[in-house]
Amino acid sequence: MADDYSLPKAYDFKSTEQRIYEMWERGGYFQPVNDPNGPGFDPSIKPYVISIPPPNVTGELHLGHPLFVSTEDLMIRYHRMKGIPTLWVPGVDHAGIATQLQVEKLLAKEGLKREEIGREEFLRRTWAWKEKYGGIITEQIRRIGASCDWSRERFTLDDGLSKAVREAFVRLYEKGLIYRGPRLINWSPGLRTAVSDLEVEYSEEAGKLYYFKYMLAGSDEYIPVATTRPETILGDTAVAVHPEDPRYQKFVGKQVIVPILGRAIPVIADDYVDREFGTGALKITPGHDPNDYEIGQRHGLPILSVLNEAAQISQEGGPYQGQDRFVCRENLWKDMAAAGLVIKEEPYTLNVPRSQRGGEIVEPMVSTQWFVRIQPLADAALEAVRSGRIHIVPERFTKVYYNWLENIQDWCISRQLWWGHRIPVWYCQDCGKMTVTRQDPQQCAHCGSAHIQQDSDVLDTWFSSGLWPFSTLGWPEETPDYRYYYPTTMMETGYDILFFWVARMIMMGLEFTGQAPFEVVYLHGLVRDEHGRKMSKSYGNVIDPLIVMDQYGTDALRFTLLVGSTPGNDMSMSEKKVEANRNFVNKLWNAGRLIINAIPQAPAAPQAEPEWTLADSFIWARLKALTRNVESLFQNYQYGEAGRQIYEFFWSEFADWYLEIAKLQLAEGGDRAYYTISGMVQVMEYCLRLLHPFTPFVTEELWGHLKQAAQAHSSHLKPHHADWGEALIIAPWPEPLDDEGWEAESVANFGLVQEIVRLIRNLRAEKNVKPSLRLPAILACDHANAQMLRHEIATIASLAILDAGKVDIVDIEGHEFAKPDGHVALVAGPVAIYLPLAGLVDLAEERERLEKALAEAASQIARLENLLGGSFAEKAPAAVVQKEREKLDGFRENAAKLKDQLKNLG
RNA sequence: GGGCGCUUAGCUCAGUUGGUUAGAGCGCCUCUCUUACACAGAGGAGGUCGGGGGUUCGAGCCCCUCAGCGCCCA
Repeated sequence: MADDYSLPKAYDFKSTEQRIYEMWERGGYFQPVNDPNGPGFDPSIKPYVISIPPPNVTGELHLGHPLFVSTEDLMIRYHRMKGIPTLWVPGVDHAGIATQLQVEKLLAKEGLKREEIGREEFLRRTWAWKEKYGGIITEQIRRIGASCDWSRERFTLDDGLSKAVREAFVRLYEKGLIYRGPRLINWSPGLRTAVSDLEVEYSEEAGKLYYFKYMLAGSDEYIPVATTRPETILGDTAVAVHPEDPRYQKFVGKQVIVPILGRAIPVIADDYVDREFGTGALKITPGHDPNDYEIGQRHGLPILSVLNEAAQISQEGGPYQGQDRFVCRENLWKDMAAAGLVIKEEPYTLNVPRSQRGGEIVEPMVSTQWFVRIQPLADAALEAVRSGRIHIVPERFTKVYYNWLENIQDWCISRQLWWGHRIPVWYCQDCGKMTVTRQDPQQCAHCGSAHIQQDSDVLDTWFSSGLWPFSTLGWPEETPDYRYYYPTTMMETGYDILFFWVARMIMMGLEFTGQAPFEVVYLHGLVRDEHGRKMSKSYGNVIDPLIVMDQYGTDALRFTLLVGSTPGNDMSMSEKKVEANRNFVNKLWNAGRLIINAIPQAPAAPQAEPEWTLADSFIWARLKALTRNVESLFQNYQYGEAGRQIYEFFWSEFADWYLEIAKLQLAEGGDRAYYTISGMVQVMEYCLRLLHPFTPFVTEELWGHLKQAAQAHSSHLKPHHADWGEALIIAPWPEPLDDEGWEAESVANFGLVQEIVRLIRNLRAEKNVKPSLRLPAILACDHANAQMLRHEIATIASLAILDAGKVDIVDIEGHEFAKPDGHVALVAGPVAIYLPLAGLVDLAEERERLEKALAEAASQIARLENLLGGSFAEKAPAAVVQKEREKLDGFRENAAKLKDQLKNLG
């Protein structure tokens, strides 16, 4: 006895979440079943695998993290519940530039620069920093409820992953797919490192277009030229004109003189030149502009670097040497004006290349760097998606993916940083040749000299991230994990890193493992503020997920993110939404509380076979439909819609209608009470399972209480077609339940009951009938409905606040029924409802109300008659036509009743 | 310049093979502290689905076009 449950009135997530998470972790549920390293392993079972998009080790939690964590956790929990061996590999990346900047900032506080303490000491400090702060982000990810296998956590600078990076580099080098050489790259003068094309963002900014004269050598004639960057004049090695431009054709092949410096450079013809732009003549600076670089290559022009690593003018700049690029711009222009070479200046909108990190203006510069020859890799990556081996969701991103890979440039992978994977290349001081090896060499592979020195650069962080799906599983070793879990199944991440990361993983996965690293790429959108603006600190519209979780609980945040987003689309986020979902979680809690507290009221076992009520059938029929919808939505990655449907079912059907009726059924006692409790437990338990991937904490907690209360009371109270397992996290996912034929009628009949109740409630509210006043009522209808409704008197009376003892169901099949005196009439389809409220309603009002309802019905009848009289009836599918016919019949019935009532009014 | 997305109730958004009375949350108005929940319950107001044209028996959904906003690539 004594099933004494005193659950708090409101769900207390604070006392729940951590406890539940620890229970899961202690239970080993995050680790996959069928572990290839364990006994009884069956390699024939296909696992479901996700590798986490590794957050930066420096990272602070922002809403992007809970979004991807919730989404992936949902996918993982769903598959785990389906009994599939499920692995989610967590980890973080070393975030080369970001982390190095953090540590440099700390050094700066001590008044130190990294060069002063040396590479070794700097790395020692960076590791120390990582040990201290690197765990914060993973702790935060745990808090979101991530059910990843922490025993397999990885870091891109781990020994194993570093080994993978070495292997990858050496293999590419040996295949001739990595080369070193001087190329025009994007240089970050502040960070003093190369960055890749992807790390540069272009912003439109107000600037000027400067017009000046390129004097012809030994002549007074000149070619007018316009530029946005006068300081690059110092690096010009040609002036280009369009070959068919009549203005300048005569100059082609002649020499012009670089202002101030006096160098003579050729005038060349190239149809790249846009005759409409500026003056139609283009100065060519191959050393500092990507387009000019290509023209320079075509025409064999020399390349001058007029800037040094700090973006100051180099010795090539003559008198301007040492000046900052922008200072030089001013000075040079001033000097040119003095020399009479300036024509004019115009306002002009520039496309300024800025570093993604820090925002400084990036300088295109010629520099010796390491590159990946990307074309062969890109071709394979294109084929993998084209052939359907990799499927991108939503599909429209495949086009974006193709477009990028079809126009891809070689990838600059070297960075002039210290924090990262050092390039495994050693230069011999004696023979000058390179040694590229997996193991650190002691001597030159060519001449055997011991005078070798390792390349001082490190690799782009994305180079190691590109190996993530397989390096985390042990590659290049053929570990049991790698053999079983690779290729992975799902790559879930934001569309903003489709190129940075996803495309590179595909290229590298195909290259090194010969297999596509995953089957599906699911891209989510970005989280924006409640007005769709990007969240930014300077705007002050940032929502801190930690604060949100403190205030509303993790489940509320997760549900908001999951239900508020559709694949590939940005979502807007507000505290109000989280609050609403906190309320939903609380609703769940309280419905659970009702059921748990009701269990002891029912007998522990039934005496006879069940006799299900209309409400029982209704809720079960609706639940079955829900399971089918949710399953098909999950199959199509429509998680948000699935969550919405569960929410709707739970709140609007189960809680608002069924539970209210169940209270009455419980009060009946006996088998009715037993079967009611049994049904309630099953529907509730079903909902908890359906919701578990969305709101894991509250569902697990409630499920535990429900199980305990049920087991304490009766061994008969069990989940549908199953026994209570040890925890919800590993309970079987609800398989979709098929209809058996009886469902449509139950749902329709219950719909009629709902309509009757609503009409009465509506009238009561309209006429301000006291909520406590129980009214008598007469329901008049045909034989079949009368029979059905006789069973529903208690329900209708309770929900519409009628006096159950004074509700008459009158079978008027085949005869007239006159409205009783002093009554008001309502019409619910085939049912006439009479309430003794005539005193509250005058005749005119009553007539108006009925006429309004009749007009509504009449317009529907007209619409449907018109529809069914037209070609719709012939051309539309029979089932659709049938549905409309039934609707028409319904409206006709309704209209007939209404007409009767109007006639009754006299 | 090329590509993609968005435009649905006051606000934020759902609405996936076109099926006919367009949904939710928040906000707003009226009632109710009824023994699961006021983080609640009952009722209500509010939309010619950006404009125009087309296909179709039928269009928020498909096609064309225009406009505004946003993103990506060059």
